[in-house]
Amino acid sequence: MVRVNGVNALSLRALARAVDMEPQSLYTYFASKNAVYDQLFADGNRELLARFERLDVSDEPRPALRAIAHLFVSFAAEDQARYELLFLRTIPEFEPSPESYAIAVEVFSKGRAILASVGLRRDEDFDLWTALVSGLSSQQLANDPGGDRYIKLIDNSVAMFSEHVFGGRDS
Amino acid sequence: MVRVNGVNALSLRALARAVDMEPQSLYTYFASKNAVYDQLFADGNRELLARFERLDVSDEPRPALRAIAHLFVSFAAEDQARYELLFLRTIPEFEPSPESYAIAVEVFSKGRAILASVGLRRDEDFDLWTALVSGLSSQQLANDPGGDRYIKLIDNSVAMFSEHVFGGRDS
DNA sequence: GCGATACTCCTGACACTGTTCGGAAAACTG
DNA sequence: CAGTTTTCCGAACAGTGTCAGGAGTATCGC
Repeated sequence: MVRVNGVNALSLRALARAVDMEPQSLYTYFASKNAVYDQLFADGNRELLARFERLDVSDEPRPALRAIAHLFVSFAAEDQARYELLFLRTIPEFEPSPESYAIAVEVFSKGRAILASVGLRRDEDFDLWTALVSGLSSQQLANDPGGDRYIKLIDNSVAMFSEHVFGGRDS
Repeated sequence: MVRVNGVNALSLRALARAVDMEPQSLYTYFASKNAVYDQLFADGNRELLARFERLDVSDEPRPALRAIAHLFVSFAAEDQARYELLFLRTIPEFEPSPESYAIAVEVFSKGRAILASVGLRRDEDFDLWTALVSGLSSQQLANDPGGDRYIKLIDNSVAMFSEHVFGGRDS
């Protein structure tokens, strides 16, 4: 339902109708509507974490960065609702529970560790990297959903970033 | 009210109370709640446009890009609610009216024109630029609101971007 | 197999939201 | 002063998330 109608359009009454229940009965399984979001938030982060772990990172920095960037932007582009839930504050009243947030932190750490393994260790470089990749993702979703206008820029972006932090122009 | 409590927390009843009115009376001035958002959306874009026009752009590409980036990120950082309203879809049910959207397009064109004036004319370069600057803005707001963790990266980012599109390392 | 316990679900209701209708004042205009 | 327009409100509607209390049902210990 969230994927089809958007994160914010989720209604507990509609959800209950879909599973042939009265709205109040959902409270047996979820403490609140935010708990539903929290579940989706946790699931999304687990999925992203799994993909990061499945990724076998090249020793070469540039191919590695390309792979990571593609992984992330694809993850964002394939499910707008999920991306909004995980990374934008589309539901302002929602804040993840400590348990779910812990998974998000794990994702963050994993990404950070991968980048460190290819030689990217400075805080500012990492921040610049996340800004760049998240910028590409959100612009892709905002200005060309379903298309590839910004996805096509990924390799170019990685080249730019690599030139800057590693120097040289090869690969 | 929006600035204090967030875009989404705006309630017409609370707004009415604040101006000593009954909620229904607001409908004399605004056709709907979205019309209120639309007003804020238009105002924000007008403000941003004004700042762009006030900016006297250097002939040198790099200082010009630095100025633009600082302008935009500052604009974002100084009012989170406004930024969300203009650039993120925090209010999913809100869509700007054609008149207000026209102002947003004007802002976009102005930015595009400025970049063209310093030699940046390729579509992909412009898209990469917007991705980079919007990425810095949203990361700043999301991860360090009120701080300057990503603002400090602007000059560095512009250097990286300039190296890439213009080549060379000076300035 | 039976009694106690835990779980599942629903009825009813509360407080809140944005919004529409119809009418009453108030302000402005000729 | 008469007529028209603007401003405002009372009542009400459909929708939301959520809580309290009570049935019915499954599960567990003996």
